[in-house]
Amino acid sequence: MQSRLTEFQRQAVEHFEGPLLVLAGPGSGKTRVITQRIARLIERGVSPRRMLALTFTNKAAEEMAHRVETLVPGSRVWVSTFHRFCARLLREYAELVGLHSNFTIFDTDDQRGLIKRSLSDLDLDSTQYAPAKINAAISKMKNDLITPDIAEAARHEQATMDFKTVVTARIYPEYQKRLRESNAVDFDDLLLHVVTLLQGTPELRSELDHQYQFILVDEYQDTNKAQYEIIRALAHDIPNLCVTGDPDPSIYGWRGARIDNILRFESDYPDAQVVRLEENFRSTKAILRVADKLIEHNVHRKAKRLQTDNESGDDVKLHRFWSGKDEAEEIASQIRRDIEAGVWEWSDVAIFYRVNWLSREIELALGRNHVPYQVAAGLAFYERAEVKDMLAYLRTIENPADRAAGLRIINNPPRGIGKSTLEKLIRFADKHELTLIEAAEHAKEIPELSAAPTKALLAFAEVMKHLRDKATGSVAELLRSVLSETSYGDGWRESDDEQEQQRLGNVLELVLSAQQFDEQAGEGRSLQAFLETTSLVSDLDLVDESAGKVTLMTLHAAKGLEFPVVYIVGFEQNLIPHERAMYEQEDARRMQMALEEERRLLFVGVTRAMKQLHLTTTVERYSFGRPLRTIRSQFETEIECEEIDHTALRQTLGSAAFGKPIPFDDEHSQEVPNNDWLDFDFGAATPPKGSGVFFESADEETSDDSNAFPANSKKTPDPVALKSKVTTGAALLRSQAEDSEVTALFAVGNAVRHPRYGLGEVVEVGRMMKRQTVVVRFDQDDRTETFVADKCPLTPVGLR
DNA sequence: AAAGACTTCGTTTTT
DNA sequence: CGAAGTCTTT
Repeated sequence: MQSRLTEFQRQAVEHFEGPLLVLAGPGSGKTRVITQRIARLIERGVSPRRMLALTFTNKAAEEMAHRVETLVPGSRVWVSTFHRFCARLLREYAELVGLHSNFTIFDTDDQRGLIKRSLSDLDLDSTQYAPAKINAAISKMKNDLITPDIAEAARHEQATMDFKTVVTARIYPEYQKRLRESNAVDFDDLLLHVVTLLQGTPELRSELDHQYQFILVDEYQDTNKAQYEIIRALAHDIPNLCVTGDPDPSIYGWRGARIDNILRFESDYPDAQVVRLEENFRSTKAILRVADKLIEHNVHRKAKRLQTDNESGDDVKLHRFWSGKDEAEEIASQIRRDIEAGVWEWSDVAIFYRVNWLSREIELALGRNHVPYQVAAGLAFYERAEVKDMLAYLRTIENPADRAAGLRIINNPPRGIGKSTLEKLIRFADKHELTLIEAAEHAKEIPELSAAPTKALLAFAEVMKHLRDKATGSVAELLRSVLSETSYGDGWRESDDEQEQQRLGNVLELVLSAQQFDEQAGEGRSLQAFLETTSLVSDLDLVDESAGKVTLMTLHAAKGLEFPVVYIVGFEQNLIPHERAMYEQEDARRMQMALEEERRLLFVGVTRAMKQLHLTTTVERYSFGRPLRTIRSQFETEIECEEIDHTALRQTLGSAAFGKPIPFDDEHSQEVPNNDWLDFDFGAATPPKGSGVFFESADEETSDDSNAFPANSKKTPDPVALKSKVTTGAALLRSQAEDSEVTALFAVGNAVRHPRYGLGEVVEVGRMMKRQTVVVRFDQDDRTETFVADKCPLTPVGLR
């Protein structure tokens, strides 16, 4: 760590009033500058109460608060995440946006449940309207400040009723109505409601603007439209606004982040001072060289150099293994060897991946090798079913209108309230505008309800009444009451089922965390505050860098952190860059943007490394339980330079590739479309929903295989059906390539992948009725099939 | 109504 | 392959 401030760092620290943009490259000492700046402001006599620092994660907020506290003990500057800040504001002014201050913050599960119920009440098919997709669409609208009113108004302008219109005009308003009925908000609402509040109440906006005279926003490139508006509103009259960020690690475009916000800061605030921090104090020259090579491929980018006076360091290592298992095992044993040799501490090492499921194999291998590790993601603590159940009880107590919570607990643990009883209850509750519990209290008045269910409902109402009476002081006490009064988890203690023991452990851990919460006590430490805290924790918050463990996390979660040794696994096409990041985009331009975001994501991973960086990849990888041949990441070519060590790659491969052909030997490698690949339809690699249809055969029922596609069927897929349903990679390629090039993709001996049959090899290329045909023999079941070259769902499996 | 067998479905990233 | 959802039995 540098000891003195550089000239540029000093400028940022010393800047006083007015707008300031700090463009901080990776490892440029940004946090240090921010915290010192805050300390300097206090020194100049600015009251900490007049300052507000906004971050994206609790972890960043805590880190910043801690460092300021170290510089200026007792200063107590308010550092908060956007969401937490908005939640606090909303509690205070809830009524202005039609809420009550005890509103609940819904999580993704609650949202999905709400959407499902909206769908069934609107008589819409949830297979056609996938709740997850709808959720994403609604979230996107909210991030872009499209309120349900605006969305609904747009309904009349649309004649067609396609997916988008239905979601916008019907589901979104219905969903929002139900949220309100539950006195609840979703994550996006926290921001959206605050924007409404600030824009709809000028006096309040002005008051807050004057209250927060110095505002600081970290990671400004990640702000979405809502956040942008909030900042504008709070820094309007008194624009003492300091934002820090860097366009290069902007990786949240998919959740509405607008990289433009930082790019246009200077035009938003014409008298803004701009400070660039470009010197990197973190990484070796070799690592930065790779980062630089990579990011310079982004077209939409202000050119910027990465420079450091640090040592050159080891080459960046590129390893290729046969399988994901080899990859995990080799990494685990390599880490173990390094630590035993005394080179590093466990906590020096981090492993990053693009998708959470990749952690599984790694975790298993680390376990086998006795490597202590912690995972920042996956099933986070507050996501566990038993923890959510407990919290649902608390939520129901705090906000009885919260129907998602009520539905979760009404028959959990089982107390004789089944599906039909529940339906009657809901109908009754809706009719009389009651909460579920109020309705249960009046069970005797519900028509068509027999004795047993009535009794069950009354008993439930009684339990909740008791619990409500206990909701006065300690949250931990209340949780214990929930456990004892509901008999939740009874029997787990005696069980020798490992899973049940674990559940018990989780419940006890929740009680413990509630106890700690109680002990921090003081004002405002209410049940409401506890619930808010649990709703707004992130996976990352539970990571402890001093735990003496190897840390596993997604590339997204890695932002803002640094580790001496970094492994990035699954460095393969369709993983990094991720296929779904791009082929779900609507047009080529969006795809290009998405690709650039994937590049920035890898850039984030690379620039986390201080001393050593390992990129690992495999020849085959399991997906949905089936092995698929991988394709080299297009980024692999992009980072090609002297600082990359390929020898590791060849060695690890040789021993692992037992009994199998080595497929990336240069003679056999083939071109995979590189930049033009944007027009490539990735639907070929991942068949669209319902595409299994083409492969259905008349004698399907004779199959003894449970798969949708009979493994033993000798039928050739019907080319007509194929044509109608799938636009394949090959077909699209063909549309812009010469016929001969298509054929080249399917030359005899080439490896191809079929969405159903898996990997195969082209054994024959021929012609049939003016059409180019390919005969492929698949590894699986020794199957041989004939396809029309430009109409088949075959993807060439190349390695370059 | 509850527990178990069977089937289908899916897998980006997160506050 | 594993989770979640549906159907079947008690």
